[in-house]
Amino acid sequence: MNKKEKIMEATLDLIRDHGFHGCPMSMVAKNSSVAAGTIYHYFESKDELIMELYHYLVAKVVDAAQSGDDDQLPFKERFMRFWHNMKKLYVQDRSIHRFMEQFYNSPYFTEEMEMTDNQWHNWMRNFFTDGINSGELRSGVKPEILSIMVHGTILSSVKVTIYHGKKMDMDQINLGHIAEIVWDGIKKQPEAKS
Amino acid sequence: MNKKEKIMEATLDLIRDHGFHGCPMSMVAKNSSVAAGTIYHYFESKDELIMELYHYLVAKVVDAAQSGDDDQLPFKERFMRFWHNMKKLYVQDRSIHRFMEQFYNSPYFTEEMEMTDNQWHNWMRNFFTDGINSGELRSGVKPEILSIMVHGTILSSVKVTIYHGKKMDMDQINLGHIAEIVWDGIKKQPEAKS
DNA sequence: TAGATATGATTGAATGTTCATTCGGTTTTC
DNA sequence: GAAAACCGAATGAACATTCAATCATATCTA
Repeated sequence: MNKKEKIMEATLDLIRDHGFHGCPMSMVAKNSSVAAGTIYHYFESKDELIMELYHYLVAKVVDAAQSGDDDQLPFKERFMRFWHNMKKLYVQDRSIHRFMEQFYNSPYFTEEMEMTDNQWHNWMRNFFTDGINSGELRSGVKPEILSIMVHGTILSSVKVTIYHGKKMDMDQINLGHIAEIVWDGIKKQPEAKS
Repeated sequence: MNKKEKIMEATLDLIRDHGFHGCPMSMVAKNSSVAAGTIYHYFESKDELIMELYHYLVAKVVDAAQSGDDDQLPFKERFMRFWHNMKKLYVQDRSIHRFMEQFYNSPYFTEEMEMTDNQWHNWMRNFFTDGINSGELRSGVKPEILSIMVHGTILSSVKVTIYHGKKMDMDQINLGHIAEIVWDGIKKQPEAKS
């Protein structure tokens, strides 16, 4: 791993454990085994470090989402794979989840960023557009809405896994259920409306 | 409004606009029209201020959630009221949403807090337990899971409203849809499994 | 090939700023 | 006239950032 990545990974770990505060440059330096000054060789400022880290992680997330995807598959299968990929990513590497949630709710993330070439939202929009076009998803709901909702639910289910996982001896069946619940919500609905 | 609340509200506003960082005590003092020293008359430290603010907001949220609830109503109606209440709260007062998301993903929020007498989760658990017992919700899924999932989706839908609300000329119908999608996911499912 | 020179990488102590917190004194309340 | 509330300048710690000096590596020169 090159030094730039080392620095970003150290920052990520620090943010996971101590929050967006709690990561002074001195500690980033120590945890990535470089001198404080070196960080400024790679990043203009702490803010820029955070921003680059964000873009670095978005790329990682998009990569994970795509893994094993194939647009020839039935959409339900694609959906379940996507779900599983995301959940695995977030559960295995808490830090990404932690960083993103803090980032999105901080002033680093501006309304403008949400709009302009956001790889991640583009990818999700395309994915759900496929599902709508294939006739397997509800029509009449914009893909943007589906994607934000589904992603939000994945994040929630990650929280369930993490916080309650051990104590409630929650079995795999129960957790697998969540994807089913969401699928039942977004799939093409049968005629009779309750 | 008493001074203690004034201080908490000023902190809340500052965190909404400038994040968990960006709210120095000097500015809290200015925005609440109080001297810096006075803050320490009401709160032991900045950390304690944040913690008290959290509990203050949890109480507000529980309060909003309950508004107009009545356990004699059909559960779908109760669910829709709950949904609407939450969404209204979060959309009208962005700061609560912003604060909570930052708080939950910061070191202030410990795993332990999640467990011990959390008014909010208690309330939600009871609410969804009612739904399961009434036979109107899926059985076989723990209320804890339902509640975290539903709440996560509400938060997502708030994000949709806020970020895309204006640009996409998203009509009420579309937004109302989200609650329907979620309801279709959690309600008792018809026999045929797709 | 040995050395000379340049370019880039790295260091960590020093700097100046920002900020939480304190405290001696003042005002308000009862 | 005591107790509580309040003030805001002063204090000291923590921190981001800088910079003069050192080291590493590549490129050139005779």
